[in-house]
Amino acid sequence: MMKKDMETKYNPKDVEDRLYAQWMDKGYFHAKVDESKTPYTIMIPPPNITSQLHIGHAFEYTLIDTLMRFKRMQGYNALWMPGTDHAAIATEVKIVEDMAKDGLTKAGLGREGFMKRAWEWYDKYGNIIISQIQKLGSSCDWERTRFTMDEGLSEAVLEVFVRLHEKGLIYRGERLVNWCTNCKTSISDAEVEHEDKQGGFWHFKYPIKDSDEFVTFATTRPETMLGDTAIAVNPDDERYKHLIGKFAIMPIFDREIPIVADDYVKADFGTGMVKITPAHDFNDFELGKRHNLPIINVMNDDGTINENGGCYEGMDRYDARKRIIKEFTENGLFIKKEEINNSVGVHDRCKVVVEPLNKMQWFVKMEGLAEPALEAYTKGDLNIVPPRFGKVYTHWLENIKDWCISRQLWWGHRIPAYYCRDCGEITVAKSAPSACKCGCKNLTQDQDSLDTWFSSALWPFSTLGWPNDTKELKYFYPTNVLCCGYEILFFWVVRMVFSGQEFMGELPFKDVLFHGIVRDDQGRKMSKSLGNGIDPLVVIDQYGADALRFSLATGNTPGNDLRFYDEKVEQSRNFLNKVWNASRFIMMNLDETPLNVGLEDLTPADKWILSKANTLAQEVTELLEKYELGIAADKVQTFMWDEFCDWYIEFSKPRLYNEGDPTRPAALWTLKHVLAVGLRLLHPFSPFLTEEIYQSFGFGESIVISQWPKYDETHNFTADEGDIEQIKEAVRALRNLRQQKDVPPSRKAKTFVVSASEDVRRIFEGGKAYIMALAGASEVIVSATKDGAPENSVSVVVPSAEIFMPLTDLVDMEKEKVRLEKEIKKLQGEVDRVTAKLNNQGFLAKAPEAMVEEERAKGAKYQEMLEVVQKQLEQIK
RNA sequence: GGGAGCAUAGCUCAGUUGGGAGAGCAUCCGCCUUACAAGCGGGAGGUCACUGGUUCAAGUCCAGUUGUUCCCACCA
Repeated sequence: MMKKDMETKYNPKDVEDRLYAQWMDKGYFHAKVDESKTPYTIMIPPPNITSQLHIGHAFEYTLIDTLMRFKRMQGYNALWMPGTDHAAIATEVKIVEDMAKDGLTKAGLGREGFMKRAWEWYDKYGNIIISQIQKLGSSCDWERTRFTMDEGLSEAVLEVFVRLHEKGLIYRGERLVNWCTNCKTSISDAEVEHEDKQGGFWHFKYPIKDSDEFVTFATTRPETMLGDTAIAVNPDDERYKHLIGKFAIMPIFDREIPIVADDYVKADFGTGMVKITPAHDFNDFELGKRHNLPIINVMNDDGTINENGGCYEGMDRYDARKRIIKEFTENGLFIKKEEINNSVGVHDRCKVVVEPLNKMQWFVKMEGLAEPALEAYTKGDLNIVPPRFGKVYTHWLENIKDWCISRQLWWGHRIPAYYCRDCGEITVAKSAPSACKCGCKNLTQDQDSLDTWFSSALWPFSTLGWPNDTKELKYFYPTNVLCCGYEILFFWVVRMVFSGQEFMGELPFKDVLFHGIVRDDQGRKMSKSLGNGIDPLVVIDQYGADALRFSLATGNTPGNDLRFYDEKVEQSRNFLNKVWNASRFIMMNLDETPLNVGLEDLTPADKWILSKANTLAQEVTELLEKYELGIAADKVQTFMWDEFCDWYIEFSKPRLYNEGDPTRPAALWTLKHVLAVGLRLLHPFSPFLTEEIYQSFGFGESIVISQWPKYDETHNFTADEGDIEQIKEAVRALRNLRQQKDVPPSRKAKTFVVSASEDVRRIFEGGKAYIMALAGASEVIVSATKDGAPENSVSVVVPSAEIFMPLTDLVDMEKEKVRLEKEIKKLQGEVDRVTAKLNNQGFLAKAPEAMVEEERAKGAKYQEMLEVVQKQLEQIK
């Protein structure tokens, strides 16, 4: 706890774990169903159980936690649902690697043995990331932690599969799918990444049967020639019309393949002739269907050539490629090789080139599911922040293809389809049927499991108990906002939307808040291969969780990438330390006596900061509602540091140091009050420090459950703020003068404020003590005329006043001339700008009246100041 | 091929509905002023990528150009 003799540096290590344990102990993060309160719900994007916390997680959880804490303080029943994802492929790969260390393989262990091992992995690593999320201060309801392969969530998966199947929205079919020869599983379109690669473009020719002519074509994948079953040309291509219907001869096997006409072929591209391999190319597959071409699959699951490849059988696809080129070269059928930049599909997990293979797989039919999801956005029910991602969302849905959901993996939800060995009937059911329709009991379950996103698509309602009709589901669904990285828009957001619509009849969330990627200090993506990753735990160890969080929340705008560098965290740490010290200062000046202070006891300075804090509360609230976390955090920082610490605390010192000052209690009250407001506004961003201070002051049991500051009209003194601003301006001008004259603050000087305005004199009468304390005045005399001012003094001009300080014995008149000339130039610039505006008839006619008035007032002010400074310059001359 | 983002001080970035260009870091000068040197005070530094348009008024809105990053896409 903070004490009066406490260190001048805030030490997060003394605080964070203790407070987090306390919060957990008190159950502040646990949200119970309570009809008297409005729920506010966010589902965590469940991290993979293979993951260590990385800086991207820290960023995401900072954003979410800020929203959660803000809403909790506003009085909502705030639920942040936490959990983890089984991450099918990613985890299975890790487990297989781990098994290999013990000399074990999947085949050796068998399915059951493997699953046992996988669950051991989960037990061992599944909770690591959770404890890391806690280190960040995340206010998740840990009593509700879920895992995508929990019993309940698995039931949801089965339920969804069965229902979609019944509706005909899940079907099994032989299709060309993206096949990863490394992971030996099919993957969805969304998991294919396109990489531009420099590669060969080989030109070949096949002889034409009963002719001296040849067909010539080019390919980037010569090995697929083994599966060629046609040559295609454009039907309108005059060059080749005579060939349509004839046969070419694929020389390796002397296979006769037809020359067909199809619009797919562009006459003006390449030779205008295309080799057709239905088994290994998506376009060729479609073309093949149109022309009833045979499908000859020449590749094994591991990317080697199969028995259909003749003498190439057993060779890796790339070795076969080389050998085929060699063979064609020898036969004189190879024409040339070009180098081209080609876009190739790779598996996003392992980056190995994906092969289209013809496979029996399960698919979700997207037609019918996509439309409502699209409509939700176009009708405005789904709000995407920032809006530009709405275009990405609609474009994806408008061009969506069926979703391949079966994976040749064991770690995941096994497909609930049962095959009859007798009649071949497929039964889809939540649990194994006792018998097939045909009466036999010889059933086997599908060997495949589901895409990991199939289960995470259900996350917003499966975590709340669906398909059971729980009170949690009723109360917390739909959630309020989904906050995740834009890179999983297709994988996750879209699929949650249509799943929620289909099974809950309601969108899973109203708002989607996308964030960007955290990059390194040079703007590069963080990656293992570059070794430029940042471990948030190391940063926390060095600077504290609050500093990390604050630095991630500031200087960023929704959806934009964020650059991470130590100096920024350091700056945040420094700011938080500033708050710590300001609190220490206030604490030091407090004593046991209760502060019996009313608004009527406040001085102009008190009202000024109180009013500023009041406005700030409103601004920060509005910004957080708009998900403008960066600006909100910045406003809090500017207020706490620049206004509260640098000005108000300094204003308060003369009053605090004078025990007899009747306004001393008012200053103390204001300090405490404004600190309490500032702390609460800062709390969502930096929970630990704010809680530590809050409790030390005895502001309440915990800041976590304190009330969010609200705008209070009785604290609105914006009309009077100008008085203090005038004092500030005078102080700044005098400090500037001293600096230029090289007069140290320790050298006090009698100061004269001259103003013809009674109002202004009143302001300065009230601000005497501040000018003495902050601008090195030994005494401040306010008068209507210059009469009392000493002869040899220099002066600064502020609006409606001239301030004299006798520093002349040190003043170099030449330098003074330069200073005044510079000042005149500056003021003249202002006057010119305003004059130009006011001479513009269009401006006078069309600008709002208030704007014109404002400009007139400014013009008069600057004109007056300009004249005074000009007079000063003349006197020197 | 289609779409999007970005381009503002030396660096990293803000700039909310159009109305006198901001912050942090770095830099220069002066301060250990009893909350804080992780600090205080004072400076310097910008044709807001370019061109045109709308407007009384453009960093902000519109069109185009250049550079750059990313996403999507079946060009053999």
